[in-house]
Amino acid sequence: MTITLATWNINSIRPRLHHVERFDSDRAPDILCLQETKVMNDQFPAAALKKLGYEHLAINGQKSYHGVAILSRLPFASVDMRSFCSKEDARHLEVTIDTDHGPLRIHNFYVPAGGDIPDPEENDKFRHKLDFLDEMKAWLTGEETAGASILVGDLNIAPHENDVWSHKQLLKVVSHTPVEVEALNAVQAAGPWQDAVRNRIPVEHRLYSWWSYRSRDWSKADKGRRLDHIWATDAVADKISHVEIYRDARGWEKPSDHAPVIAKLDLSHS
DNA sequence: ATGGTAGGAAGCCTA
Repeated sequence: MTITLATWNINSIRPRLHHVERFDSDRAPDILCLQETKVMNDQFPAAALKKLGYEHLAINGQKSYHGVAILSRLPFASVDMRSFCSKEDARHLEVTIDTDHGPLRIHNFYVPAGGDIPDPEENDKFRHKLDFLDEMKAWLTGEETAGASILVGDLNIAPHENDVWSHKQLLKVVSHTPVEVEALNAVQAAGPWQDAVRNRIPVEHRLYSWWSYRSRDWSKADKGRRLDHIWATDAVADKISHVEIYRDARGWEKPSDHAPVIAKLDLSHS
């Protein structure tokens, strides 16, 4: 049993449905976790996605902002979601899937971007981002992460020097400041979670999943950041046989500013 | 050093 899992900040599902279709025809993930769907549940394009083979849909949407969804060819044993920071923001979904190795839990997160000023005293959005990470850390540990779990999403932080085009130039730019990186590393350590992507593509290699729209030639300039992540608990980390950042999608017409990140899980009996 | 682009909702906000 092999499961291909992908995460993608789609930046609005409705104008980019055909991109989901194109990605599906090329990589055919069994499970696709989306962020920033920007649509209420009753307007989510469920029928079109079911036609693609994603018979099982978990959605947590809201008007205009945020919104997450999990599209799956495999049935869900459970679906749940959680609010953070006493806000109603749609930033989390979790499902469990029954596999040959027992239940697999999948968390899909959209962590707050944090605004422009990297100071929690001056900027409420940055404060919110740090508080959100603290809540993740407190929750996603102990019994909660004792089994086989995957955590994916747009975490809006590029933790390593080689997760950004210039470590030095981004040290004071939200997404790569030391205080955020520490907070994210603390979430990871509390799990215990492993960075499944960096397990396979070591930090010696530069790796990005997001390129700003505000660039004349995003590919040539290549000023990217790795904001999108796939983590795994110890119980499944060694089952991940392959990872890929599907950069092609960033070059499509009217693209999302994020590229999909893909992981293959080999869950066959040994 | 600044401003550059995109989506959604409604004439600005967030990324």
